[in-house]
Amino acid sequence: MPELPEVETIRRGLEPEIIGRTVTEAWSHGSAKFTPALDVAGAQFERIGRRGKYLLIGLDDGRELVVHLGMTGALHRRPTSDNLAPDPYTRARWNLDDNTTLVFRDVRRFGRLRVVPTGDYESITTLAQIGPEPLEVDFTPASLHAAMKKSSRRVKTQLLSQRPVAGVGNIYADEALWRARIYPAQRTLSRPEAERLHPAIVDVLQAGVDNGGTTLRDYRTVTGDTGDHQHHLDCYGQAGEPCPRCTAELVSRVWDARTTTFCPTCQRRR
DNA sequence: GTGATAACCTGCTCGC
DNA sequence: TGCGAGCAGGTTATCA
Repeated sequence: MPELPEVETIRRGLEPEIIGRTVTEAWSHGSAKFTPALDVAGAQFERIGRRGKYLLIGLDDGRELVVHLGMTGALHRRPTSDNLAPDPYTRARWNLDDNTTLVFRDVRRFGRLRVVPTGDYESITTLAQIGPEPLEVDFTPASLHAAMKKSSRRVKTQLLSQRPVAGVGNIYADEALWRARIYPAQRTLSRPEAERLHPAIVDVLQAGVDNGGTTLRDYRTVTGDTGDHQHHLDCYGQAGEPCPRCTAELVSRVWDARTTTFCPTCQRRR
């Protein structure tokens, strides 16, 4: 599922492909989650940024196309003239003025599109309340510690909420908590734990970006390639395997409706 | 305001 | 072989 590294990889791949291009025609699936695609017709793509897992495509008319890839969303470009068999999982298409088409494909339809005035995210709650970017200087152990103190929910659940830090999903949350040796279900985070968790989050996300993201099933880059980070996971999805650090068996539990893999020896409940 | 949970959605896996 | 149940999970809505 696309988390920060996957979305950043897509952003980097898309940037040289679509900037400066004008949308000559737009089509969308009938669901309200995708019909905002139609509002982009006639606009020009000026820039493409990212906040957490959200792609922010700036338009030349003072608006932004906000794209969330959900679990199975992907963006790719192909020649408009391609006579390919209809793809039932295409949710939006934008024909561009260079005779290419930008395609938003999303099998499970967990993705969504919005068009908003630039920088006005009030109508997108998660984006409006999103925490600092983990790879920028305003994300610090102190900011992480302070954000975690605002809630008594489980540490991992808080990470997934996007409020303490942007862009962390199930894969990188499990990896970061494993690296920091923190029990995922504990409801408080001490300052020393924040000092460990902060670099763990930064490191796993940076490694994910460096490896082009994690492909478990659906994720593809703009060019259709798979990521490589799935070969570098220590913990996520490894239940039953030995912990790479202590060789104890990694276990899987469901908390707050999310499967979590952790090491019961390295990540002890305190 | 906060926390917990259901719903959305579809492909895949597993058991019968 | 075919069928049905359960699972995966990011975000939003709803309820307590």
